[in-house]
Amino acid sequence: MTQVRPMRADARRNYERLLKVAAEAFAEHGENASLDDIAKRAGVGSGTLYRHFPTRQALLEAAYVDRLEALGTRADELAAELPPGEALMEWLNEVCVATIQVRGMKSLLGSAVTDGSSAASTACGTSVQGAATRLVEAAQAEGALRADVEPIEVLRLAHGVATASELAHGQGREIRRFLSLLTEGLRP
Amino acid sequence: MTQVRPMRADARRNYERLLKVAAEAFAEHGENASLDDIAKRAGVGSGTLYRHFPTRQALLEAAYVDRLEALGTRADELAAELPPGEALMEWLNEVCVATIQVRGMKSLLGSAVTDGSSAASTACGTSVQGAATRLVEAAQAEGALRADVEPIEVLRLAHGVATASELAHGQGREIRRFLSLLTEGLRP
DNA sequence: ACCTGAACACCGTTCAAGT
DNA sequence: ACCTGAACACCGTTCAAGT
Repeated sequence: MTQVRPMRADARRNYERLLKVAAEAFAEHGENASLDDIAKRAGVGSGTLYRHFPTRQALLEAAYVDRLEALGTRADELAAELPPGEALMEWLNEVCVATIQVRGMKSLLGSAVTDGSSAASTACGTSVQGAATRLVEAAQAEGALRADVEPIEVLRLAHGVATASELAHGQGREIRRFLSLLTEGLRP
Repeated sequence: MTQVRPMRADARRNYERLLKVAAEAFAEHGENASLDDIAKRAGVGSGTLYRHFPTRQALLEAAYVDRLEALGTRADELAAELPPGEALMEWLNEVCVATIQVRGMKSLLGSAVTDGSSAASTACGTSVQGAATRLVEAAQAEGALRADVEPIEVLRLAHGVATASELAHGQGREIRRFLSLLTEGLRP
């Protein structure tokens, strides 16, 4: 639908080189890596980058689609292996780890759960949201999770936990602890 | 100590104009407001801005010191009015509201609770951290809060709650709900 | 149909010249 | 002692010219 006719050979080559270089650049310099630099390193004119990826967000999404989809399939693996409550918590842990350790991922996951954001309705966004919904509803059905929270709220809170953990500069060492505080609560 | 001799009259005038304009600009355009524009609007050369505030963070801090200190004194007011557990939660709510509603405040409060950050050890940072410590320890002494969390962790989690709430675009309408989820936990 | 890269606009930062 | 603003470097974005 989006791609009726195949790309011209040189266009496809450029597209793929850009994705590869972009993933490296985002990993190295974070979400604000220089676009001009990415184009140069990929050996293409800056106009070509804009032709393929009109916005920074579009490039970021394209560079990390497979990682986000991996999170989606990972959810189903965990659901098959563990009881619903544990599967959810383990998955949220992996989401948080990815948020912190994969540079550039934070803004992408953030906008995937942002109300009204463009990324929330892309393939990326729906994949993650769908996974969360399956895990949350299963946990609720088992009585392992309170019934009055919505899947997207759980994702947003997990994003908050990742943010909180980031402030401690511990490479994610606090994530499990913070997630369990969220699960068990701060009350004695 | 930092300011042995008083500023020259014109320097002081510029300093104050810059602060006033910067607070407006940050409120209007967020933490990334153009510095050049701030200097222009204050009617000073860009060099003057850099003389007074060597980094964006320094300007941000200076523009919001009083707001941060207000949060500190607010903590003591609440401690005098409410039982320890409630005082803490009410204060965290106000901190989260400020984080979301006062543009530019998020990055400042964030760096105030970031391990190893410069802002963590400024007057701003210590004021907020001190307030949190007083409230958290009082709540723990009363048994209203679990004993195995540190004040700075509570601040970081509150920052996470504010972030999560921001993703819902509700102007902070979810803050109380998210804070209570943190307090009571996600378990049924 | 797609690519290139010069051109433009904008921003941060420095520093020589000025008072 | 402090200020000014031109100058430089860097980045994002567009678009006319090229294949």
